[in-house]
Amino acid sequence: MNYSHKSKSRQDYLKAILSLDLKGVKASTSSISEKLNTKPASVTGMFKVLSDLGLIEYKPYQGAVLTQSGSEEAIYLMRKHRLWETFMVENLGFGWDEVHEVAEQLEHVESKQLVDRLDAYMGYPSFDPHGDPIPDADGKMIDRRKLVQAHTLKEGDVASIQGVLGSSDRFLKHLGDLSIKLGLVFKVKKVFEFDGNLLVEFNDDNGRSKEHSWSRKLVERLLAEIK
Amino acid sequence: MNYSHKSKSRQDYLKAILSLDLKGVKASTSSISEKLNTKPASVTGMFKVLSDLGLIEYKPYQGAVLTQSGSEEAIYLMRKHRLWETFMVENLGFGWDEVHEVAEQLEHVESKQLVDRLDAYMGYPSFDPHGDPIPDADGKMIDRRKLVQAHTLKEGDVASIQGVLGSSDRFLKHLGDLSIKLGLVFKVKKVFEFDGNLLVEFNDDNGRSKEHSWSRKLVERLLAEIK
DNA sequence: TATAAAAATTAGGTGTGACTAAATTTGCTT
DNA sequence: AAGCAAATTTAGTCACACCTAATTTTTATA
Repeated sequence: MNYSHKSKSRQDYLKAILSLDLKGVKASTSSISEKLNTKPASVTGMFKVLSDLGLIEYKPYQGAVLTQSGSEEAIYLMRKHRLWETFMVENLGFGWDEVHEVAEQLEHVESKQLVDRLDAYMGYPSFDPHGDPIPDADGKMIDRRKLVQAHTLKEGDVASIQGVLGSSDRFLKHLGDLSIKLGLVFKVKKVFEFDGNLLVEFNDDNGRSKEHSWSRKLVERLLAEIK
Repeated sequence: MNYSHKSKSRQDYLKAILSLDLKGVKASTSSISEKLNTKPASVTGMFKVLSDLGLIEYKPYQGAVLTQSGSEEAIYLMRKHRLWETFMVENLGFGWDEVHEVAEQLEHVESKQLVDRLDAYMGYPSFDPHGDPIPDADGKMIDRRKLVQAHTLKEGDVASIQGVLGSSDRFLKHLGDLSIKLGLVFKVKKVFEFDGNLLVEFNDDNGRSKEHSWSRKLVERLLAEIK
């Protein structure tokens, strides 16, 4: 009963529990065993270990629930997983469907510094290539359900940029060139039916009002929260 | 005796054997156990496994020698290790002396695609941040025999740093303190017979000419290419 | 060349995280 | 509410990679 913290296996269990939890499914012995390709008996054993470590609440026959500390660790693993996926797609040119397996391995590398620097290197992306939110260094993430892609906005809408889809160098540079940054509040003045462009109005860094035309291709990648 | 290939442990042994081999040291039970912080008895056990897998030649009491396939795997691990170190220094802004531990973990990630794309992403570097050659996708690396230890240089020689011998934290930090980095071009102004020091002239990061005295102990570890 | 010291191996054990098979608990159905 | 099926837990193994202690082999030296 004197376990050293952090093993690949234990981390996989925490992730699996979080993943089911986010889908609203109870982390039962069988549901976890299915997700991890193990047998239910193995799960029971691991639930006891994780419970002793204070990472889950576990009562026999009642499944597992992450504790605060278990939840933090699971979210940190999710952060690493999604950052690596983003890196592989945006920087290394992988397809979004090719990166999961490798990210499963990379997420087990232990180095807070590495993760944070990778995050910074990519410009602190909010969403991974599958559109799932990436937890920040404090474990917070954007609720995608409150956001819409900007091309769905209508004339008169006032909204703020809360995330972007993709983080390639070219895309990020383009955002910079257009003074588009996280939190930017803008108003949709016009939606052009011809090419799907948006005419928007916002205040730049110096507080001066500006009118820009954002391309359809661009606004499809902007995630906005309607005010 | 029905081992599945590739485990972190087995890979660590292969790497350790290669590493000693490159230093001209025999891969004995005790030398390996020292390198891997295990006991000699454990090494004997693993030598049998690696031998059964055809990765080393092993005769009791005579140490281990890599086979062709063991050597290829060890070199591939070295390639991964050095590429990740290079990535961390060149792209993520880590110091030379901060990356070894993390690269030890990253090198165990299994994905040939990932490695090759990372290599391409960095422009196929030939040397890692410590000056050690990075094997290419075919396991070939640049021959360091074209380089000389800097203490063999003579007055008037102009040379560039192409590598360093050793990679202890203390040594690498010292190099950083003296602004000695890969590719640095310098001219030998004087060789002091008294203590073997070299008086050298070079341009620092800001393009300012500097004159430094490098100790004998230091220059023995610098690999230079004479211009 | 005999022998002591050093190095390596063998024998037997441990912890982790899987497994199978058997026993128990839960919960559904009538 | 009883009984049965499904889910879960318990009990007992196994492989891996490590360990210690005891034994054997090599080597260095007197």
